[in-house]
Amino acid sequence: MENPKTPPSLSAKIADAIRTAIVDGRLLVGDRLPSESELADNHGVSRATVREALKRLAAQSLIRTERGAFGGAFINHLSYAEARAQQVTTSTLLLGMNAISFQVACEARYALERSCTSLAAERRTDALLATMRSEIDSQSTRDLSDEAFCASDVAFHRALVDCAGNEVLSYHLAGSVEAMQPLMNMITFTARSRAEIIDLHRAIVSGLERRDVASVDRALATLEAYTITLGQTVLKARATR
Amino acid sequence: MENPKTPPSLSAKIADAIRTAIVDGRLLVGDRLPSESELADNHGVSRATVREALKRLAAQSLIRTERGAFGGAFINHLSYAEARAQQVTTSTLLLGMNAISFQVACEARYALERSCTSLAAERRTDALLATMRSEIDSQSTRDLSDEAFCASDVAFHRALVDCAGNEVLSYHLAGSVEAMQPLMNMITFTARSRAEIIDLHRAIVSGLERRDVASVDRALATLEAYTITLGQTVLKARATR
DNA sequence: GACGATATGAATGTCAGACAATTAAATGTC
DNA sequence: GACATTTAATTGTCTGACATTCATATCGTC
Repeated sequence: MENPKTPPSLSAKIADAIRTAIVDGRLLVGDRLPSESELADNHGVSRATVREALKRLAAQSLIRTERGAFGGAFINHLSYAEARAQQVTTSTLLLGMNAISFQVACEARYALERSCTSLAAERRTDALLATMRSEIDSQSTRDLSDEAFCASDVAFHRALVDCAGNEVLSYHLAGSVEAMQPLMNMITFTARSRAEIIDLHRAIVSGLERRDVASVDRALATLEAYTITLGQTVLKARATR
Repeated sequence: MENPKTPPSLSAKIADAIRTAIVDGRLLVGDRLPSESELADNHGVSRATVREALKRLAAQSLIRTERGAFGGAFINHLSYAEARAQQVTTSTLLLGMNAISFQVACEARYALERSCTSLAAERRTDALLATMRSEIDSQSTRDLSDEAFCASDVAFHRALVDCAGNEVLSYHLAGSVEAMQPLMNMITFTARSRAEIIDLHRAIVSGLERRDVASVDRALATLEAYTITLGQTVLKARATR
């Protein structure tokens, strides 16, 4: 967690000890940790140090603290929403900080997204198909900003992965899709390219409706290739400016 | 990040402000934050509060701190290893805390893993194929503990996803595969089931070598079905004990 | 006895000030 | 110029205090 060259601080050590206990299942959801004063005594450190350790754990949503009598630090139930938020933050930063080519990121994202098509075609619901159509309508709005277009694009793809009816799958794929958003926001979508993308979105919905996995896969592959082309255009424009 | 019912603490607010600045790119890798005292003055809080905020960010590997003159808090370069470690922690806890059926988790994992087969068959290297064969040898060792068998199984599948030659894809898939390990550790692998699994691993390697995507996909599908069967056997045994 | 207002106590949240430990740079010495 | 020493900046930790929150117990009134 911390630079291995510097010896870990006391607060880091205490946080690690508690984190290990949680991951190993020695502390269960809902359990209450000892009070900060007790923890301080147990570990032979000051309360301030214990508090720093607890804040580290809170940042990972491992614990939640409540004030007042019989308050304290409780082992948190990690919800899908919290887990997804963390995964998106981590993945977004990873993509932003590692000079990853747009093409590699895109290739990974669409490879992952294709993993849901078979289940999605099998299990898609009318409600989710309606959501996807509604997002397509949004994307067709005139004078839509590029950011809004991207946001709707993300919502469309999240609905697509949700069609697979597997929360765990949705969690992983949502991380992969949303982490791409900052990269996608670099692209300026012309009316021409928007029309192209919307057509492919229509093909995806239609394919899901007919439970035609192959046609969904084809549309996604075309979308991937087209997105990479758009990305390369942007990069070329940047290089020559 | 924190319970929305309770108003966020000052340290949480300060951490959020800095986190947003990092994610938005207003703070770049290597940038140094003001010293704790300066941050305390700027935000009108005590140093202890600032420190709690910084520990939250450190827990997410967003910053790294160095002591001494001209030390301080620096925006951290998020490496693949750090990102993967965090993703694994989050995903493991998500699976452990949400009463997810073994079947759903397994379905998600293998769906995701299949997303790399096409690229893997195309790009597999001799080195990675050798790694996979070596893990198969490990798995064939007599008197191997179930934990060691699982660990080797994870290493095998990580080599498989690495074959795709896409770091971003490896990052996402490693999270999905490794997070399953605690669930897999609940299974006791008989000599019979080990032999079955090893046969399928051999089929995967052979398929990659021949660049035969379909046969790799088939082997993975069989492995998925077999793993789910094993999991159900365990659950039944638990239910009746 | 019932019920509402109040006190109590335990816990987290925050603060102020101090000291220790660490480290790069400035300074001094040969 | 090379090397040892001092210095200053910064994080890490400790102490003790007070503010805030909140469930429970207590008390007073009817």
